[in-house]
Amino acid sequence: MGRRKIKMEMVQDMNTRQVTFSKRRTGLFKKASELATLGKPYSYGKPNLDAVTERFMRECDDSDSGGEEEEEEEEEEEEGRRKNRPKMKRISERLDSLNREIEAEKKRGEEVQAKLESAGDERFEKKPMEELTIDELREYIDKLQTVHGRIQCQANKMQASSCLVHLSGNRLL
Amino acid sequence: MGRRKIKMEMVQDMNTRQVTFSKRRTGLFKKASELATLGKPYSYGKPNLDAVTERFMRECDDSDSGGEEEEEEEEEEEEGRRKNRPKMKRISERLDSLNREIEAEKKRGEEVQAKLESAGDERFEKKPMEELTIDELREYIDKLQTVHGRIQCQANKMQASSCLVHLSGNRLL
DNA sequence: AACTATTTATAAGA
DNA sequence: TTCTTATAAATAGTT
Repeated sequence: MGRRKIKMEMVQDMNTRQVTFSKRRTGLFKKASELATLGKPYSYGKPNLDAVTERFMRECDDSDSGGEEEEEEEEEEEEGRRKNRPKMKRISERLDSLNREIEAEKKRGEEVQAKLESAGDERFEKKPMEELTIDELREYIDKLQTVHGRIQCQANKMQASSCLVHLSGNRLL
Repeated sequence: MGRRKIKMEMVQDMNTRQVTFSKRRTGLFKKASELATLGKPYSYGKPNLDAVTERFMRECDDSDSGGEEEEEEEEEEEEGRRKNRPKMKRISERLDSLNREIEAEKKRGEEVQAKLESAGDERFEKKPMEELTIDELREYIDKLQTVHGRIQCQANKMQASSCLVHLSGNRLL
């Protein structure tokens, strides 16, 4: 899909590879989220995220006690959620801190995942492919597929959770 | 990308949704495998998937014992992986059975995930949003973000695992 | 499951 | 890196 058709094989030039990978990954993620949006395979129950976001926006400030800055510009705009716009600054700060926490959680999650994925596979990790028996091979494939199933499922859920971006990403402000 | 542009929102009609989801999933998998092929961003350690696939293709048949069909057409093609092409049929069957296993695993995984995601949140599930205290609200948000972190991480790994499609999808044959 | 009119993604180029 | 543009590829509606 471009100026020229390209052979589907490992791109040799390091620079080109980086660029190609980056562009295509972007497209892949976009399509993944579209797929999830159109198909919305799972829906979350009661305290739905919109409601959470709503209350968070509404009450974030009066639980932060200190009132240091009160500059309010642009008092127009009848639209918008009533009169909570001015509190954006404090909300923004809170979101930033949440973002940092999420980053930390991500790191921790990666380690956990790494273990999950190779769980019980040390045997395979240490032996060269050629020395595995057929049964070991089948077992290994089964393990991989179990992981694959979990990941696949997670991938679907991922989209559902993407609405959390409303709370955690700066894309909101 | 079609006769008309479609709004990115949940498709209501069940049938249309199924078809759309199916078509787009196919495309997504294709792009995922292309991305993996072109960029080969991660390589799994020792028993790498290519090797696993290779051996699977090579030995799938002689461990299946029964030899009922031996029709072989097109004996040309010097290219291709030696003489294992004729065994495609049996391999295809094996992959189909693996696919069924994967479907079962997916179902199980979904249940496990559901629990993981709402872990300890029954309190929230049962109360309407309006009755939650601010502290409960924060706690709930924190829990959601923990899950979000894990899922985000999974999403990243997902792409790496896309090479598993070689083994689990009929797109191989 | 196939077929196309269109929309989308993207390889090159700037 | 980001944008632009010509072209390849995906796909919505149709059969």
